[in-house]
Amino acid sequence: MPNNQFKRGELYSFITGKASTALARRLQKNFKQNGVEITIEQWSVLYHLWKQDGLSQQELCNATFRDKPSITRLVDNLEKLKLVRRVSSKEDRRMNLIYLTDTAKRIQDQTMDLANQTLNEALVNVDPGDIELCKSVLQQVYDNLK
Amino acid sequence: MPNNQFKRGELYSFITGKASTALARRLQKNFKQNGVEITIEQWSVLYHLWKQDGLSQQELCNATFRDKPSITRLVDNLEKLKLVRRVSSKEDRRMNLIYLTDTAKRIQDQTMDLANQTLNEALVNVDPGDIELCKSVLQQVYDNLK
DNA sequence: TTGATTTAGTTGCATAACTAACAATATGCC
DNA sequence: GGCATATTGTTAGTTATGCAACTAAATCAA
Repeated sequence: MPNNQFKRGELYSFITGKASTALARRLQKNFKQNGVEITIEQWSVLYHLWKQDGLSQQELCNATFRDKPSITRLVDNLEKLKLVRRVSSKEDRRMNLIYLTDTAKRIQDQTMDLANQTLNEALVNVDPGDIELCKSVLQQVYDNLK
Repeated sequence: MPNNQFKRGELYSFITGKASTALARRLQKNFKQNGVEITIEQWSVLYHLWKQDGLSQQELCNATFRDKPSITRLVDNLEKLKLVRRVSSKEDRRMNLIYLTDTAKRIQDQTMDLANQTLNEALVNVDPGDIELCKSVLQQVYDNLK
């Protein structure tokens, strides 16, 4: 019998990640109420481009833990919204480099503030040390499976 | 400045829940490799019906933290797969009571074993006490937002 | 009993995820 | 150079989620 044998009833909440779903939903709502008309998935892509502009789609896959078709379509939609543009790389013509538009640059601060506020709402009454420990457990779970 | 002010860089992994995504993906893969042809979302509905058969769709909404359209469609697909059937309630004709078929009952043990194995893989080298603490943090996050 | 309100479930529309198959380009070996 | 292989990105098909609008049935109040 393995050390961490789980009781059956405990499986579900771990697997579904209802906390992260609730957090995502709340952030989406806060975006909407403040007139930010993007999805949190789109925001999560922009997030990495704000840190470093001109990433390839493959690099966005790695950064966001998504597969290639997912990134293709997120970039499609971001391009429709005129928040990014694809620039074919000169060194390797298979690659698209993704660049932020000025519009996207303008919403960075506002959306990051909203995200921080949302996270603060989520973490009311939670001990900072416990949060760190929780994060390290989730990281370990991720490492065990990847 | 709130007590739990997060550094920006820490937002992302918390919000996206990459650990639960990875766990869901691994469970789906384990199902497939063992010839279980259902999605983990469908499994998560069956999970509650195995505990108690004949729940209404609204009760399934509450149990799985999904909205009504999501449950409508999951039950649609489970019905197509002949794993459940809708039975209109005699006391309240608005309600559908969802009952397992024999086929669904037959895959309970196998899928629960696969789920337990998957979770054990995920939790290698994680201290059981830390898991409990992690779960309570996630629960608190959920409660703060709901 | 009638009429307003609530509750259970469905449908339509948009976005997003995974799988599999595919096209185009780059790389590496002979 | 030329061919096999790997890499980058796209497309198609299925499933799932969220929101808004809707129908039908039940409840409650006048």
